[in-house]
Amino acid sequence: MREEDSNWFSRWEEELPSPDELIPLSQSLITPDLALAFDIRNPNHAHPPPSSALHPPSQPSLPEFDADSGDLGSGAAGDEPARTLKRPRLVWTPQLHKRFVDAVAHLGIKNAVPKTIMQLMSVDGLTRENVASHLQKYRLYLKRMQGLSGGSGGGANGGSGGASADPATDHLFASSPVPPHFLHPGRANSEHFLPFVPVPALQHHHHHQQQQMVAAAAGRRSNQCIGWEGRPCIIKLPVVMWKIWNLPMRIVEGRFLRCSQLGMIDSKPCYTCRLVLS
DNA sequence: GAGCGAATAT
DNA sequence: AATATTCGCT
Repeated sequence: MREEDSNWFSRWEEELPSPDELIPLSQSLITPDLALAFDIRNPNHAHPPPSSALHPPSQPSLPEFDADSGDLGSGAAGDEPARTLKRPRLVWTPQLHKRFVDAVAHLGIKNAVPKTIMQLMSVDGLTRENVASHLQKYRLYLKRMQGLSGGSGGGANGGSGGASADPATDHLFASSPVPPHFLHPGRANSEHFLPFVPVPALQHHHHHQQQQMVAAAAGRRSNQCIGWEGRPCIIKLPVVMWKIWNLPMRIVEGRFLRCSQLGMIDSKPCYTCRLVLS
């Protein structure tokens, strides 16, 4: 039996994509150069992200870092005090927020604290402070939502017609559906939430989500991962992940895995595409 | 000291 | 309004 174990593991390991094949899902908030210059630590610095991280194919291009901002003491900017420079304000794009919500959902309210969320999100350059600040606001948002949803079944956002519970304020938060158990603290044990976000007939300009759902369904049939936002579903496994999922220690931190490979080990839903592979 | 969360600052 | 920073507390 043990031999079989080590055998499947070896084969599994061989099937890992090579670094060149990888398209990290993490949005790169800072270029490696910049990170180095700014002395920004990398939570799991197993390997620095391949350069492919720098040209996300169809990913909304995040903040561009104009290193050339001339005002930095014109000319001397090169090797001088990188420490004195301030990193640009983080912009929480809907994509980034979605990842945040996903992470919180997977962690459960209990474990959803800034550090853990940050690790699970696994976004380069994202700091605990970034997450903490966002989390603070998100909690306030949830509270407000609880008050408004009252006895209703839990439609987080009204959608068509306008008068959604949230005024023009919560644009960002409204962009990602709120997992039901966020709003009902005393309901069920939310150790893990398995399935998929409801979002029944919500047909806004959220074509992406819908297409993704459709594609996910298709993928479920063929038992194949359809990825996330049109990109291959390859995830970088942070430490918390294998802790939470009770994965073997050998599944190394910082390793890139296909969700199908996770499926081989434990039939947990893929964090990225929500597909359960078994 | 690390990390969380509320308060406060920009 | 959105994000960052500070601050008191465990």
